[in-house]
Amino acid sequence: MGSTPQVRRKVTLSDIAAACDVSRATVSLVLRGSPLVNKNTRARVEEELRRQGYVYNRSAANLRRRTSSSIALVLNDLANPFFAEFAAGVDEAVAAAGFVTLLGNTAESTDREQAVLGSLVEHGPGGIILSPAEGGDARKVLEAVGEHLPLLLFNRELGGDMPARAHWDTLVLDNQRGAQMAAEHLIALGHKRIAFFGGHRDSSSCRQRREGYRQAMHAAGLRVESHWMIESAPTRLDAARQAAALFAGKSAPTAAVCYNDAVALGLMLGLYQHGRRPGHDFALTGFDDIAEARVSMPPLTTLSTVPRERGRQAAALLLHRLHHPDTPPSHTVAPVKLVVRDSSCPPPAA
Amino acid sequence: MGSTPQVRRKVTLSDIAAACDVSRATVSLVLRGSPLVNKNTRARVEEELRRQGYVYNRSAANLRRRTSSSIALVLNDLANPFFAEFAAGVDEAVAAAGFVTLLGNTAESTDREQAVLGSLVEHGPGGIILSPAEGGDARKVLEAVGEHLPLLLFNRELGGDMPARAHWDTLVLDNQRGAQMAAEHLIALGHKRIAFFGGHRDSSSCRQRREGYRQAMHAAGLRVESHWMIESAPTRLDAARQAAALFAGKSAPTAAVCYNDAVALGLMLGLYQHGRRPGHDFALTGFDDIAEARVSMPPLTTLSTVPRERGRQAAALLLHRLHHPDTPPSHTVAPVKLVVRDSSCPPPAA
DNA sequence: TCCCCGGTTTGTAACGATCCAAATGTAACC
DNA sequence: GGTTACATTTGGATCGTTACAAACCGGGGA
Repeated sequence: MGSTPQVRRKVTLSDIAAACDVSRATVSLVLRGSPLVNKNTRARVEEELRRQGYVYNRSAANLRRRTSSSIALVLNDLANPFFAEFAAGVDEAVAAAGFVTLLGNTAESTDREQAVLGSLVEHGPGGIILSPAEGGDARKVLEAVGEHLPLLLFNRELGGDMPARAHWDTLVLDNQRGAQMAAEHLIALGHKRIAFFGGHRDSSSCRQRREGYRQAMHAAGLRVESHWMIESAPTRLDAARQAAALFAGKSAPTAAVCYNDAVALGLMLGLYQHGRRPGHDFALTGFDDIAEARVSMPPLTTLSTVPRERGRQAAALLLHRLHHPDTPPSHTVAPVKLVVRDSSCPPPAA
Repeated sequence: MGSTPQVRRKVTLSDIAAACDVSRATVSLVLRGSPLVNKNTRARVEEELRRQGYVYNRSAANLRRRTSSSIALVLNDLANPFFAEFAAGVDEAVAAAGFVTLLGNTAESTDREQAVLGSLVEHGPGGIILSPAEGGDARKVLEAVGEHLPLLLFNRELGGDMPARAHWDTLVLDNQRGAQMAAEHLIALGHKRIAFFGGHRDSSSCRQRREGYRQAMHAAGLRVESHWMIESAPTRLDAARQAAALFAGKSAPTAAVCYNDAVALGLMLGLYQHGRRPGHDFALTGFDDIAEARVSMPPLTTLSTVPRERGRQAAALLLHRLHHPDTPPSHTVAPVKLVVRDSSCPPPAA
């Protein structure tokens, strides 16, 4: 009745086999639910498994079967709510497929990215989902990952010059179209002088969003003043600091398309600090629709990317690749949706 | 010069040994940087390792050495910024120790917790860091984890009746002291009628925070009206919904100690919706110091828990346990720090 | 009686690494 | 020259599991 102490050594399949007086092969068949084993034997073995508190050693099985039961998830900034949601989505889908997630956070450092990839690959994941650190080099990533391990790139392109045949899949947001929609929305409200605020000049997502903004402005026959393009780190703090720059020159803008939500929230704070009231005398939009966008003051008009769903999608794409290693690389662009809230108001004088 | 194609099969230590005309054992020694091998042999082998693009198979090594190179991290809500930061801290320390992180998100479901633990344990982690789902049962957790796998419980106690000898370590925040500090701060500002707002009645952290609040009130000789204790889900949305309840009866409070930051931010929103201005005619405090607390309107007075540092600490505690399996369980209470910002103002009539 | 058959079971050799005791080669010593 | 000491190298056996081909077994048909 009492549980067997089993002080140190782990219980293995051999222990069970010995106790039931059957071969290891039979126990293995039971574990995998094979229809070959006799009903009685199965019952006897299963009872013994419970009794001894056996736990399956999947690494050993993977070694023998030359399979994998994990996928690696490498993120440039796990602490960012956008990626945290994304990770939750990945894990959800990965777990549902019977895999486990190996996590690695690079904190936006390409050195750590190299190290993390190297370390994770040694654990034999079936594939890798990577949101690259800024300024990474395609060649180095490929070197760490190898030519044959399925790789899904999320969110960013890889920098550096491309190797001859890039074998990876990609999943990116429709940055350009999204920023374009935001700008069109502000234009429709009557704004004429619209800034593009925040983000790093050379990040690929920022470039794409700027481009979308430009297209919308151009299509509406509106001019873009160079001092309406304001760079900042993609953080609230730096964004708040840069707010003043908007009103430095003459012909100050009445609205801004912000690089992302963090920047937009920072800008809001900066506006308040300069005595302006976002959503009343200045309109702005974000990008990402993080949880706080809904409850900021005022609630933020933004582009919803549904990061959790993107995580599920990324996992699905990678799992698909695991089963079809030889189909040509796929490149998915996930649509984004404009969510209108109170931060985008008409221009004051309109 | 060109890289060897190596179309399918992975390169193993045997391949290298064959190519260098040495034994597998020697290659193994090289890989582990043993001082036994001759300088020339080492160079020859290392060159070949590079040439063939060898990657170490850590699972195989772990099998043979009966070691582990991973730790499992199981969280009740990865999408919550608090836990995302925590996870980043864990991963940082875990990676620095040469381990990888196996991630599992339970989304606050005890069923998924069981499944996730079961699945992760099969991959042979060296230990587990678990932030339990609400309403979990100690017995079931122990059943999934086993009696001998190092386990560190973070943030919450386990429900259900305790097994005879609980072998796990714990790391919790000083919830009681924190809430007490918040209440004392409000009292010092001159508030007499202070509510405790939000959180689930029966969650252990909420109980502890309520207790801290009570102690402070009692120590100051202040009464606690029962309708000042308002329950809510620990989310912004539900908190905003419950805001009205504060002013339902007579003797409405002039301040509130909130269960956590999410609840506090929700309450702020609710206050605005009822025409009140938090930080001017109503004071409130949060708990956690999430990133947005600093930039809310007004910036939130709260208790800083430094979740990333807690993550590092959790990893350190678990790694310590790995090296000292037989020392008695440790129970760590992490201090919290009051961060005063603008949301805590004096009472209006004072 | 013998043979064949489906339903079960099993022995043995892997998977890719490490451990360990023993073997090798070389230089140094008496 | 023979012995010892030291530096290197190596052949298995092994970790816990699975694949595979072969063996077993009881019964039905010839």
